[in-house]
Amino acid sequence: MTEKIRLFLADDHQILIDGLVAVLKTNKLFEVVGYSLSGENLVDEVADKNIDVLIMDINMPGKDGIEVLKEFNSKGFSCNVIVFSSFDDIKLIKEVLQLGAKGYLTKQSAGENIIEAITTVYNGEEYYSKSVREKIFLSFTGKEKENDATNGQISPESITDRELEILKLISLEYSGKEISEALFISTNTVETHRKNLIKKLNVKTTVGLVKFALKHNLINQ
Amino acid sequence: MTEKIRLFLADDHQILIDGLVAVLKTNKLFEVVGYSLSGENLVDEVADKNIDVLIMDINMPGKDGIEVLKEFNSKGFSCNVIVFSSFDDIKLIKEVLQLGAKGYLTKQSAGENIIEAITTVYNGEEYYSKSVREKIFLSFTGKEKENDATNGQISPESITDRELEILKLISLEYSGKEISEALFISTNTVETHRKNLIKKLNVKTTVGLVKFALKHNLINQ
DNA sequence: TTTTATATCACTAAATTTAGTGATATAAAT
DNA sequence: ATTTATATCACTAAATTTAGTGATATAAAA
Repeated sequence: MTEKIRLFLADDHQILIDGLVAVLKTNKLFEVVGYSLSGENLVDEVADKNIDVLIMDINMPGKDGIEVLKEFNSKGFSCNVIVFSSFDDIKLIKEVLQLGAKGYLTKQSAGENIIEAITTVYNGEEYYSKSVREKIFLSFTGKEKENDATNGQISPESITDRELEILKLISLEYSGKEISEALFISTNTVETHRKNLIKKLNVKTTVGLVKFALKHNLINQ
Repeated sequence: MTEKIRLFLADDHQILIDGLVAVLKTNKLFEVVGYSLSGENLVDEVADKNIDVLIMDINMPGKDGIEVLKEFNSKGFSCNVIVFSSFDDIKLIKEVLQLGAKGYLTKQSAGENIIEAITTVYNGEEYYSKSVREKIFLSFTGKEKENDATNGQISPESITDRELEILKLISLEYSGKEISEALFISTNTVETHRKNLIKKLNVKTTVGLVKFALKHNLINQ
């Protein structure tokens, strides 16, 4: 009898975990060894339990998926990670793959895909869901639209650190001048960042920026 | 043999649907008649298929859960709806319950909860997951954290209908001129309302207005 | 090595928002 | 009958945002 593929799940929604477990139970090849509702202690737990494949969400409270991937790298520990996200913008895809993820599935994917993804990744290959493959191909051929995301969602990860900093201050009702004073830069620079954010996030005005910041919990309240 | 409880699911994440189906399959009482990845045509489909319980996400592209509930009401068609959301703020809970939802589950809930929720709601009672019950209780006893860490403590009720109308349009990225055209009033009037709102809500700029609107679920993100 | 991404700043011009004051009309409340 | 709340509009002036273009420096990636 062959060994089962040892799986670990990480997602902040318990119901999704329960659903995944139910789906994966239908396949005798798999054994779900455990799961986590956040990224905290995830790396150590995966290392301890001799996990073959980790299926992990990006957007988690506390420590997010990106940080977990970085921790794997810094600790010199490698694991077959399948990233599992609601977002599918090309920058996020690129980032997680560069950080060593072996697969990328959107939550829009069907349950069979995850089974295929696990077996593929377990056998040393990489796996991307259809929309992700298309994104990668379009990016390769240089045909991709700026900041496209088929589901209309852009992840906060596609924002640079400086932009994020400015976005937060904007959302705290700072004016351009106040931001420039707080960050010791010119108001011209602040407004350039604002313009770039408006373009990048595909909104019309500052109002749209604030809604984005709130939606993604970039600020409190 | 008793009839099975006829279920319909609505969520924009296919994997969550697949997971729910797998979870629900373990119970002989249920039959998942169908599912939808958006709110479009949901009301008609549910009406056609003689559904007992609809399990529905709020955040869906196209037509969201709030709109679906409103459509149920306007078409005079009632259905046992269990709302199924990542969010659990009291305003949203209140809104969906006032719109006639019979249950409210957060996605942080476990799979067993949904089974309990379905049977409860099917038997004519209401069902709320633990964190939701706590929120409702705290709100009832007046012990809930007041909507704003600031000292303003302004409730949406202190806003007039007209101001609310304008606040919503502002939050949808309408400019003053666009609002004036939408409501057939002068831009002067729009700006007066904006000024009064800024004073009344004790914020500094339009950004503060938008945050207030989002916090109190005056608009759908 | 060349390209790309990021962060910085300048300049212009138009549009919009903020912040006042003040006025009118209507309906509801005291 | 008088006050209060609401909704409407006008006018002015300053501040801010939006929308372009264009430029420089640096670091990272291809």
